[in-house]
Amino acid sequence: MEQGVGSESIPTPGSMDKSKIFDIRPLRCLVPTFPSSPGTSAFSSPQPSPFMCFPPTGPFPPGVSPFYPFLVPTESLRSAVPNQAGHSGFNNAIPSPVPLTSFRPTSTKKSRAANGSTGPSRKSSRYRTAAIHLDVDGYSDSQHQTDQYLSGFSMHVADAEDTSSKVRRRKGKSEMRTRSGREVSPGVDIDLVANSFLESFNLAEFDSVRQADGDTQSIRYILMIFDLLRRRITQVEEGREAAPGGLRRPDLKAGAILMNKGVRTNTKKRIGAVPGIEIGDIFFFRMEMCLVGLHAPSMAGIDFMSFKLVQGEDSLAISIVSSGGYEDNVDDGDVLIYSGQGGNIYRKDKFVDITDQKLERGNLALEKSLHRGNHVRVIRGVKDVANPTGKIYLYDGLYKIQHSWAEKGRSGVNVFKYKLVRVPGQPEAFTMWKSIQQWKEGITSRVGVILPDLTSGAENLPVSLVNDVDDEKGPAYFTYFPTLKYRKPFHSPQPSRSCMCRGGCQPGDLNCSCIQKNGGVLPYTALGVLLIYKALIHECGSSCLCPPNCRNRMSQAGLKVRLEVFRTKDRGWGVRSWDPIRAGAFICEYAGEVIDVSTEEELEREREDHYIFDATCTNEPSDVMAGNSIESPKIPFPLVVSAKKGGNVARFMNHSCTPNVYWQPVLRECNNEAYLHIAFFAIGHIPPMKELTYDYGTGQSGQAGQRKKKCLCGSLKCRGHF
DNA sequence: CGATGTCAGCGGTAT
DNA sequence: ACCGCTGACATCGAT
Repeated sequence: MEQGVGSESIPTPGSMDKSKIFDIRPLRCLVPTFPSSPGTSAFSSPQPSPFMCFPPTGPFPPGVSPFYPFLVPTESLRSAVPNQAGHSGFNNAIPSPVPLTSFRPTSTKKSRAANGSTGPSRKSSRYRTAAIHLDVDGYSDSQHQTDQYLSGFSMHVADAEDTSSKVRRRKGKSEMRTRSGREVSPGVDIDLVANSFLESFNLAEFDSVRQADGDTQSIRYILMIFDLLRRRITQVEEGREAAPGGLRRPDLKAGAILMNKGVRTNTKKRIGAVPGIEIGDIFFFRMEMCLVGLHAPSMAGIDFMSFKLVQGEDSLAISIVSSGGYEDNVDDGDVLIYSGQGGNIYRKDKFVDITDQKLERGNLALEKSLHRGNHVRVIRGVKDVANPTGKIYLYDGLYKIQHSWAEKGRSGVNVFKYKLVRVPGQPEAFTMWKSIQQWKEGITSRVGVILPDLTSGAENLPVSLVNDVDDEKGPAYFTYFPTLKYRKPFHSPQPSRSCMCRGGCQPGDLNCSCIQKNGGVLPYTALGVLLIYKALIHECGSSCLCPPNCRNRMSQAGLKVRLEVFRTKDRGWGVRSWDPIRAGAFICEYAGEVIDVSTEEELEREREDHYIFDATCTNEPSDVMAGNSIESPKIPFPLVVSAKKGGNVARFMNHSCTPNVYWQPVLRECNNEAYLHIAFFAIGHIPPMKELTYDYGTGQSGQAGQRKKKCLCGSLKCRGHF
């Protein structure tokens, strides 16, 4: 949409005769009447209408039943903005509602006919429960081997609502043909791959929470499974030769599978905060927001719910996704001008033309919400610097709709506009994102910067030292160097084979010796995201012929995100990122000097320092990854690193019992020399300015109970010490 | 390189 | 059946 119209110039109500621009149809698109709210409505009709909308506080004329459509469970109100009751206007005692489509737990999908919806249809048969035996051996040997490796032990998915039947039926239509109409080799069935993949997770635990409210833990878990599955599908598609390009939307595929398995939460639509989701949380796919119940439509920008009233029906807006496509001229990050939906004409699913938007669906719901004054969740789409083709969705909390109007867009068609203003008192999110952009562009400077770059240029990106908490001027002196220092490498008994991939190691190339070492799989995606959690990653070494930017040299390529070392309130210095970090993304390695500790006493003495990394500590994957840990952690060499005299950012990373970062041993070999490194990867998506933490582990068994440090991570699952 | 176009997809709403 | 502020990739035209 063109911007020339000037979104800021909000016309005074009534300045335009809007009755002319609406497609007034008798039943569905009634023009609402707002009898007692002069000046607030841009949409009023002189005629009385059978469909009335009233201010939240009433009064309600005789014969009209007000409604209270969202029976929000009390626990979900806790996490809402302070004073929520004061903001929402639903204080009247109101009879129970008849929700039309709002409450649809998974289990009632198949009995929708009883819910006032249509009778049994083709769609309902789609959801018919089908007990299908999962044929784990139904695929080729090499695939099987890979899956054995990746999924390890077996845990059958309890849910009988399997996707296979559905997908098989659809196959003739979409899956067997590519866009160009070519036949696709049916060699690898994504659904079988997905099934065997999911079997390695304890999905049974979702039976208990699937229809209930979400919480931080289940949402972390769902998002992690989604991303692992998505990456897994990408990987399988990349390796297959017959279909160049392969499956075009692994995100949709992964999302659909999890939706059908019930690996989702917050399935009830609700106004206001969503349990388990915090303001500032980031998402990389629309599907992720569907799965956790933040925003249900997979594409549409407006989520709303409809209700049956005594006469007629009503709707309210719940959440919107502002993709920045209509980037408005509003400088204030707490204000959003949002364009209505519709006005696109399709023929055979193809966009052909635009026309006037109509006051229906989401537009009508937004209009209703303007008058109801209910909270609307806002998700801001922002550009992903790391992936130019991708987008990041930032949950920016609750807004209220302040004004609405219509304006002439391109080709003179009418477009609805809504002005939303952020509810005050919520933590910063989008405004913080904007500030960070300004710091990076040098427009404004970060408050409290002690050193703009504590690496003195040793890294390819600066790492700031910041303190906006107290007077501490910086950590004790140390030398910054970006990688691990070996006095002498470990000795491998057999000489290691180097790879010959001059153009860089490519997925599916089974001749590549480095891929062979990784079990036939390239451990990273094209975007440098770790595919799967494994005990040991084999990266290319110095004698490999591939270039430094080879995909299999992820941990050697230096920092990818803009980090800062900052003063925490009570835990000394910590690390956080200005950039959003994707799940599985490489963050940095643990630099320092590899030290020789021949005796336990020596190790104990070294341990007195805060800057010891002991890779022989149990590297138990955090509970969110449980089920996906295949082998017990296996370090090929006992590696102890001291970062006391020197090291990199990683030496400032604090411990947490619910970490967002985990470490991963990475081996780089060269003939008979082996270099073991410690690489840090993101467990889930990490929003900007969230502290990066990893689990320091429990130490060796012999030392349990000794000299433990008190843990201040504040997590609900805190062990109390580490 | 950015902007625009193409197209298969999905969950959801409505018929 | 219809709809949409997807998302990955192709293509085009301006630097």
